[in-house]
Amino acid sequence: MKIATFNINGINRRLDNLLAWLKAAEPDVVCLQELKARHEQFPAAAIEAAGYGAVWVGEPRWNGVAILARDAEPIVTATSLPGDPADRHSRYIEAAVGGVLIASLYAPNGNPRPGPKYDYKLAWTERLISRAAELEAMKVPVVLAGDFNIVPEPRDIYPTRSYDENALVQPESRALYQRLLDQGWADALRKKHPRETIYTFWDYMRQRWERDAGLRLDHLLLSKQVARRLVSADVDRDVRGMPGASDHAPAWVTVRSRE
DNA sequence: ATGGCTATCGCGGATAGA
Repeated sequence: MKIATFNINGINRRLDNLLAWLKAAEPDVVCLQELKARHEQFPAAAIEAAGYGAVWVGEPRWNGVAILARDAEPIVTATSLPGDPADRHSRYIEAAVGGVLIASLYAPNGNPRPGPKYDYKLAWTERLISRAAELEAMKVPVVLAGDFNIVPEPRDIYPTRSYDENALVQPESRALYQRLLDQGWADALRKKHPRETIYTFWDYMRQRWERDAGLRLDHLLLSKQVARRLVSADVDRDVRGMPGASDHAPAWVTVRSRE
């Protein structure tokens, strides 16, 4: 079973890129972020024609997340992150596919910092930690996949000082990510590549892709019940170099079928 | 400190992203 996450940065603007990658990579489950489309603007027909069932939550201009399943219909278990009914952002969806509970999440960026956006980032990620604790306690296979908007360690960003004040790299942000790992979740990309440099995002500006000036922001966290079935994990970097690409590349894991 | 790119919405320029 291959499970992927991809911050698509506008699903309609980038539908051709997405369909080409689906055909080439053949993932069984895809978590998408930054749809940038209202619910009714989601290209459901094209996704279905590609062989995928889909569930999603949209929003007029920003955010928006989805879960796709090859030859299957995801069974929705949540369409928002619990903990704040006043939070209207479409940043979280959760569904069961093939015996695995999948969460597709798009954490707030948090810039500029300090300020209300940074406060929202920290509060949202605290809510994610609470939801993750509930899911972990179920002792079932779970994958938390998406754009966490946190660079876990200094080696997960290219050598630069320009991000020193950025919300993505702050000790507070990193401590939140560490608390998720401390619950028992496995960072699949890091687990499979303990010493490599891994990036999933390259800014459009200043030739950051051409210079490989990237950041690791997109993560797949596996509950113990999935981690012990982990076979491989990687980033489809080539996708970032395609014409009209998203500024993120897809990341994915493969796991053995249930023992 | 700013600008640098790209997106939506909608037709100019504001706002967000990271």
